Amino acid sequence: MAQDDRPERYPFAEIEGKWQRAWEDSRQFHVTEDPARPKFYCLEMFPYPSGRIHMGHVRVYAIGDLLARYKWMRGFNVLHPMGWDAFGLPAENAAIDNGVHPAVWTYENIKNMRSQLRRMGISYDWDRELATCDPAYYRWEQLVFIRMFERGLAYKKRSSVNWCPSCQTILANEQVEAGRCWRCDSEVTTKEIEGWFFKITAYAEELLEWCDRLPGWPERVLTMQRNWIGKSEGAEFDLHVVGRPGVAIRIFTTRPDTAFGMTYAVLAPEHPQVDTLVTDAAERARVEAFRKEVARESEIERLAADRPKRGLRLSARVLNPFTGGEIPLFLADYVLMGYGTGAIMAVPGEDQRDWDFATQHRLPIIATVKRPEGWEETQAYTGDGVKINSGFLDGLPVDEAKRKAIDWLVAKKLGQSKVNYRLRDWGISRQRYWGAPIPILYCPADGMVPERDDRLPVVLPEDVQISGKGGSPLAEVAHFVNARCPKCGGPAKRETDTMDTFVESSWYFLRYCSPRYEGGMFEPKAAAYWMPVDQYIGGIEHAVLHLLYARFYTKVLRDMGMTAADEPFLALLSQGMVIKDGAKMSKSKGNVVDPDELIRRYGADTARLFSLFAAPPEKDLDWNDRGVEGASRFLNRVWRFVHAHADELRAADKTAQAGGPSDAGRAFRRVIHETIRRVTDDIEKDFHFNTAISAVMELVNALHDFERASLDGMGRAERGRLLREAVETMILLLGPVTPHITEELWGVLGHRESLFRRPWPVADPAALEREEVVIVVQVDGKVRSRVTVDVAAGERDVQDKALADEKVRPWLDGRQVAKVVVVPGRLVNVVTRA
RNA sequence: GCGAGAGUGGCGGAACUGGGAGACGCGCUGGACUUAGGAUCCAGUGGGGCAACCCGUGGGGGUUCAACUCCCCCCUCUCGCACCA
Repeated sequence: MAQDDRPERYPFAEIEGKWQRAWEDSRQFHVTEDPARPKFYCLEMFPYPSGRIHMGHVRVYAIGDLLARYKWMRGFNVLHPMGWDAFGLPAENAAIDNGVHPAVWTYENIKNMRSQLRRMGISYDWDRELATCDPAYYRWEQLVFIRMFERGLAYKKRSSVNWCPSCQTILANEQVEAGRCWRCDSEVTTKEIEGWFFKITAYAEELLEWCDRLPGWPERVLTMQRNWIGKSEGAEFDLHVVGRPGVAIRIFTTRPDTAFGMTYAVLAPEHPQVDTLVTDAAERARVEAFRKEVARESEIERLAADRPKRGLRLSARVLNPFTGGEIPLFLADYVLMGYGTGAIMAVPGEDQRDWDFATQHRLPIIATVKRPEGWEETQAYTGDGVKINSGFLDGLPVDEAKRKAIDWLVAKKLGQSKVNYRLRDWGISRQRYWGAPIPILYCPADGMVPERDDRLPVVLPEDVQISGKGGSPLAEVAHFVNARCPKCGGPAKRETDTMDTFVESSWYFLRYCSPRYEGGMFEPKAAAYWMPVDQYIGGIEHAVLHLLYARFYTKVLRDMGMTAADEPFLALLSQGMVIKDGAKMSKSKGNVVDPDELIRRYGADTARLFSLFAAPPEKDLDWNDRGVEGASRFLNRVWRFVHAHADELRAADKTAQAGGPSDAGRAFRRVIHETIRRVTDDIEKDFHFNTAISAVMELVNALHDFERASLDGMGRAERGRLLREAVETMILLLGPVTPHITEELWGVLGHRESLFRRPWPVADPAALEREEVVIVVQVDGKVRSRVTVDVAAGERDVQDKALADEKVRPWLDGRQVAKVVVVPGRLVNVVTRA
């Protein structure tokens, strides 16, 4: 393959290097707070320094840079920073595999990726670059951890957690996908272990409420967050155990109205009350056997839908307080200890799971809602209706019955209304090395004590053996573990777990506001100026991970009085994946396109142009090598045109012309200004950069047509002026997409100042005006002709002209005109009848 | 199962608020320039008839002068959640 000596490619390598240096040398995109100008904080999710950028990075950073440069041209003071999400497991795995220290590996990767990003020519303020593994960064996270600890927002507990056997660490609920580790795809098990948690559940209601106040977010992301938080409203109440005064089981239900249909009750197998309910040795043995059987199921098996529900009937019975009747009590695997109270009332008539279980175990089913006409009792009825078989609730609709049932429970002192959330506290302990140390010590005298503020950061020691054998590697580092108690000064041991790397990414956007600030996490005035992020851009895979954590963390900081921001990200753009040959790019599939190779062969501008042109940003992008050729061809065409007409363009007189403009000139100028309007709308309205680019392509096509056809009825001065206006407009509109070639061509036109210091073009309303307009003429809804009319023509005139049209008349032969619909400026539809 | 989104040429994708379906690009066909073309330029390109015309936006119904767009039913695909009481 001898592509390198292809002829007539514009010298992209040379001009891209030149402009990247020019922008950096002049620190063109360096910003400071400037209250006089409107600010725009444009942020793309920062990368993990894996070593090399991939096409997904090219896409997201091309999108971000387009917006940033566009906003610059619109007069905004644009903050556009970049940094590195630098803690994480791959660095440790590299250490295990190659014996290189995680820090060395990470900083080496950062160096490589930084130079790759530089070659893309993105308008970052590199002065603000940060890496989260820097103690100067994570010390503030440790300080906030201590503040959270003091407020009970960070706490330690022993519990059953998600455990990834391959990563040898705890995972948060959000980091388990369909029973597998989000990072390594291993099957996740459960483990009873002590770990640190952030009390995100304390913010469940607020996180949910604000989902309705983020209009700039995609609906699907908000829906995922709402579902993840999983609010459900209902009631909690007691079921008394028969023959055991004072012993009751508390259950949660969202359907208190159905309580009269309760024909049994169920406890989760691990429910702590089971031990007090079971006294007989034989039954105890049966319970143990059942629990073992349930525990043997892996997470994956538990997730498999519609598998039979296993249950064990206990000898104890409970009372339905609504009917006073005795009902049986079961242990069953379909009731989860982690939700509600771990116990339920079972209403098979109105709950499908209970219906399935009741059918399998031949338990009675009572309908408490009137079924619709023709309903067959083959499944539970969960719809609306009027209460039946329900004592004092009979005749009420479901909603009212719910309320009345709760009132009754409250009056009888049996229970009350209750809201439950599916969201669990965020488990942040990681039994790994390459993360921020948790700043807690264990003192024999004082117990669990946070490190003193003035001794922060607790620096991650460098001399550590990483074996990959499991257990926190920090536990092996004696000089780290053995420390002094901040309270009594006596010997104490340090916590050896590190924090989940999602903690670092929960506030990096705040640190960018004042990345070198030493007085705290961020400088309050800088954060007040820049926050919140106006446009955040990143992959959909973070819909409930990073994006939920960052929202939570921001609210915590707000409640500590550190920031006024309620939410970190005003608007979110979730870009789709880059796929090739129908599959996500991956080494194992062998369909990877290497950005370096692409940039070497075609240049960064072509890579960016294709990424933005091939699909709207929220959709998956189907990579296509031929499409890249097309993008490259377009830029070459632009390059050739400007150079071929350089003299004429430079000489063009920009002053007003003496004579009036020609018809052709006016028509072409309308095309220019229509393009400005379309491109601006596409960017502003819904980020449809693909159609914005196609509009510029149309302008370039029109430019070629104009160039060939002109001088018919047009003076040389008018032609030169229009060519120049068209070319300048084209360059300005294309600038944010392909900054290097446009900056270069801008210079060819004789400009000395950077393109990105020029204002974005504004469509001239006068240029958009038309004198005539083409009207489509339909007969009975089918297009039969077109007529050209004066824009000011009245409906009557338009209709007459349409009816008189020679292509229309034959269709009216032998038929009567029943009606004529005239849509001004667009269309006439002649409706006929026989 | 629940929730969200999507189905348009050979392909990626356009179509504002119900008003010309297929913009733009890729590919393909023919031509020009050429020693050559995988460079460049010109013309064409939904299907059928090769004319007048007819058909066509997953399928079926409906509303309307007019439906890719609105309503009802169904099919397929993608993503998320998944025994959450």
